[in-house]
Amino acid sequence: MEDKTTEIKILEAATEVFQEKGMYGARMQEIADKAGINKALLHYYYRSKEKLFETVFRAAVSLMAPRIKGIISSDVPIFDKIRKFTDEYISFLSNHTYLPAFVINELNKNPQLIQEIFLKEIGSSFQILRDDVQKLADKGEIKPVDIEHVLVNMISMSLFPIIAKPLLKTMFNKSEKDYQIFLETRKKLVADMIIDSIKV
Amino acid sequence: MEDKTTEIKILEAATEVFQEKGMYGARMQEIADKAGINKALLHYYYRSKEKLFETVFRAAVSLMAPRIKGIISSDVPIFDKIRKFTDEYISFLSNHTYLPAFVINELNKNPQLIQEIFLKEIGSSFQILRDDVQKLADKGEIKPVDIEHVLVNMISMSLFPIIAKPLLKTMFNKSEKDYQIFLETRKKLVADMIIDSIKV
DNA sequence: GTCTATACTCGGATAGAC
DNA sequence: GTCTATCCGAGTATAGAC
Repeated sequence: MEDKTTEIKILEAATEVFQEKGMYGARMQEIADKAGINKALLHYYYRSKEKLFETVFRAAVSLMAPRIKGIISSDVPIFDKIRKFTDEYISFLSNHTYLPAFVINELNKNPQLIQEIFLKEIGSSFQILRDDVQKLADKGEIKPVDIEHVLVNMISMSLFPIIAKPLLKTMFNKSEKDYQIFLETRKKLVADMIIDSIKV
Repeated sequence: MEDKTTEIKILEAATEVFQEKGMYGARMQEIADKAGINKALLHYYYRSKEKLFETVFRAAVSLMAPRIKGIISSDVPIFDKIRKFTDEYISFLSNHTYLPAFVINELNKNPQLIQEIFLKEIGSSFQILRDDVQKLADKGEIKPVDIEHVLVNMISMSLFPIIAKPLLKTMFNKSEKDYQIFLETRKKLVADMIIDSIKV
């Protein structure tokens, strides 16, 4: 971390600590230590713990948001979008396993902030999706489904096995490699279930 | 709460507050107020906040385990078991909303303890279910499905909307009452999806 | 067993020198 | 910009009277 500005060093250290400990578990002292500076500097650059957290969190969400937007607004058939979504979403989460638990924890402790960030980043995508599905249903190309349930189903089945990985690994007696295969299998399985539930 | 012993009053108050605020958001003062006693008494009976929480937590898990066991080992057709499961599971979680988030949080911090509690409480149920499904598949009454995926699907779709409630409420622009209806609707919807995915 | 009063600890925030 | 030293509130925990 030697060449970077203090501001960047702090941000990187904070990202690590917040990801590991969450907003409330994280200690300003630990962040300062990891960045190789002292507590006072944290406040000099970011004013408060809350502001620092917000900066870190926005950056993390911004990683996923454009990919979701890209898939939803892409010009391909709805079934392809669904396959693409489960595929990319599960892949992304597999490589950022800390994120879901992180979001869920913070959601309970600081709902306002998390909601605001999410709505800003992906709220519009949801509206686009809702309209698309409505049009397809009107044309009779899919069932007249409730998009809210469909979306919740798709996200649920993709996300939960990532969050509950430690528990499920033990319960199903799987090795790390086996669990990766299990997740890989789910990409198609989840997409198939969703598609089955909306196709005419 | 007048007639109960102080110990019970504390436990009930703590359950309410923990459900609402979670382990970290909960304040001992609030629990004391709700129980109609003072903070010192909390420590007299439960030594520390952590011990109090653990007591509440174990009680909650123990509440659900026998019901799951009961459903799985009951002598009714598999489709009825599935309907009964989604129904009771979603109802239970709606009344213990803090539980999933806590479990997930602890899974990251203290995987051993949580896994041990879960395996002890519901591990055997899973084996029973696995055997049942195998037999039915052999008899050709259901598809030869992978029980692990089916189980994960069922739990995912029931549990996620509880965890993500604050976010989904905002995103879907629903009132508390509307969200309850949304969850109520899911009981049948999830069961239908699971049944569709395994019926011949 | 139950209370009041208070001690103690942790951790975020700030003042002020350099 | 960076540091040391310090403040101060929040919240858990305990002492001791009744």
